[in-house]
Amino acid sequence: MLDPKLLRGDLDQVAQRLAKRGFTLDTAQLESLESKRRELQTQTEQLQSERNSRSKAIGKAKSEGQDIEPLLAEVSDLGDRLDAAKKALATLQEEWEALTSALPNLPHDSVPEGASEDDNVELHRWGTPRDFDFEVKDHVDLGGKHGYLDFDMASKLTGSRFAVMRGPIAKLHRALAQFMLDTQTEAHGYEECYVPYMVNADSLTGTGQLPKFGEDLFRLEGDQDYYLIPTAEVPLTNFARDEILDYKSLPVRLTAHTPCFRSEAGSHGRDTRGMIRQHQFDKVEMVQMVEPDKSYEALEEMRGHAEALLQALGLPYRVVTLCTGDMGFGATKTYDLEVWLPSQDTYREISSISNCEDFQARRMQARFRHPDQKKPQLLHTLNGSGLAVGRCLLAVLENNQQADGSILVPEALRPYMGGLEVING
RNA sequence: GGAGGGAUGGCAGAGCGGUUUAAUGCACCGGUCUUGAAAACCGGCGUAGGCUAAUACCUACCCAGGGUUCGAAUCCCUGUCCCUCCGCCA
Repeated sequence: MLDPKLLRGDLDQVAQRLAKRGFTLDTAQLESLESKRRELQTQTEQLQSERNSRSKAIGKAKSEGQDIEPLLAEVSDLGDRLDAAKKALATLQEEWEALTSALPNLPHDSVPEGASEDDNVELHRWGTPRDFDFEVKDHVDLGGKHGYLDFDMASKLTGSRFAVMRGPIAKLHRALAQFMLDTQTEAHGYEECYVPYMVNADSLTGTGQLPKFGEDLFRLEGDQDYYLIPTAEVPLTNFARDEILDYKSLPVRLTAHTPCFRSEAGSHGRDTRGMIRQHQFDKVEMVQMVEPDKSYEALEEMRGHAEALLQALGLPYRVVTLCTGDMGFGATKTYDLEVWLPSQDTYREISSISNCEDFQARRMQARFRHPDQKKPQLLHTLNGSGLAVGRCLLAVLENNQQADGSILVPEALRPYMGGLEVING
C-alpha cells in the first residue's frame, strides 16, 4: 500500500511514477473520494462528540435524582443520524481501501524504464558456460534414465506440473536445500525458521498477494479460509505484522526451506516439459526487515547472499535489474539471478530479490521504535530466493553432465551426499 | 470430540452500565539530589485519524465482527486465539 499522505498530497507525482510501470491511476476518482471522506468524517465525529457529551449529562442528572425524560427526548434522533453518517463513511472507506490496495508500489529511481522483460538490464555475468564435446541432454533425459526423475508417475499421482524424484536425485535435491539453508544460517547471518505451509488471508494481504492475485494461489476447501503458501516470503514477512520491534533487534534476517505452491494460472503451454515450472517446488527464502535508510544496502547484500550459492556450486549465471514493467506488485527494485541452462542455451531465473520498502509494512502495520523518534516507524521489508531448489537441481544436472549421462556432484554438495562424487556412474 | 475458564497499554493487573482522563505496580524516558552510580523524590510515558502556524481541542481503539442502550471495557450473539481437565492421536 502506498502512503496515504502521498496520495492526498502529491497525487500527480504518484500517477507519473506509476505510469512508468504501465499503471494508469484514476486521480479524479481518488480526489473525489478523498474530499467526500473528509466531509463525512468531520460530520461523523461531530455527531459522536455530541452523543458523548449529552450521554454524560444524562448520567450526571440521573445521579443527582433529576428527571431525565426531557434530556432523553432531546437525543431521540441523534442515534439515527449518527448511524447514517457512520454507514456512509464506512462505505466510502471501503471504496478507498479497494482502490488503494490495488495500487502497485512506486519504482525506485535507479530502476530502468521498460515495458517487458526484454527491457531488463544485465548487471554482470559470472562463470563461463561449458563447451560440451557431446550432445547435451536436458534434465528430463538425464534424470529419467534410471527412473530417478519421473514425471509420468507424478501425473498419475496428481496431474500435470508435478515431479517425483527417487534415489540419488531425491537425495541431491535434499542436499541442495540443506546446503543453501546451512550457508544462509552459518555464513550469512539468517535465523532458520520452520513455518506453516498454509496461511490465512490476512497474511496474504499483508505481503500483497491478496486481494489482487488470488487466482495464482491454491485455496483450501473447508471452514477456514486457508491458502497454500506461494513462497515462504508470506509467513516469514508476516512475522512482523502488527508488531512494533525494538530497533536493537534490527536487521531481522530470516530464512526457511519450504515447498511453494502456485496455480500457474495463465501460463498454459509454457515450460510444460520438465521441472522448470511446477505447481509445487522447494525454495530456500531470505527475508530481511530493516531500518528505512538501510534497505538498499540490504538489497545489495542479499543479492550477494544468493550469488554466493551459485558460485559455490560452480553454476554460471547472470544478474539482471528488472525494468519498471517487469517488476512484481510490491517491489520498488528487483534483481533476478538467472542460471545457465545448456539444454535451452540460455539463462533462466533461479532467484528474485526485491526491496519492498514500506509497501508491505504499511499493509501489515509492521513497525519499529527508535529511541530518537517519538513515533514508531514503518520497517522496510526485503525478500529473495536463496535459491529455488528445483531449478537449481536441474541446473546442476544439466551443467555437470558427462558424455555417458552421469552427473558430477559439485564439491560443495558432497558432504551432504555421503561423499558421493558421481550420480548414474 | 466433550466439559469448563480466559483475552484490558511494553509487561503484570484492577475495573463488570454513567463521577474513567482505563486505577495501581514494574519497565522505560526526563529532572532534583550525588564526585559518579544506586536509592529516594518530582514529572512524563499507547496507537491511529481530524482540526490547527503551533499548543489546545475533538474522534476512534480494552481480541474481531454484530446487537441492546440516551450511554458499553462492562450486558447479549457470532467468530478467532489461548489455558485447564477428559477422550483420541503422529
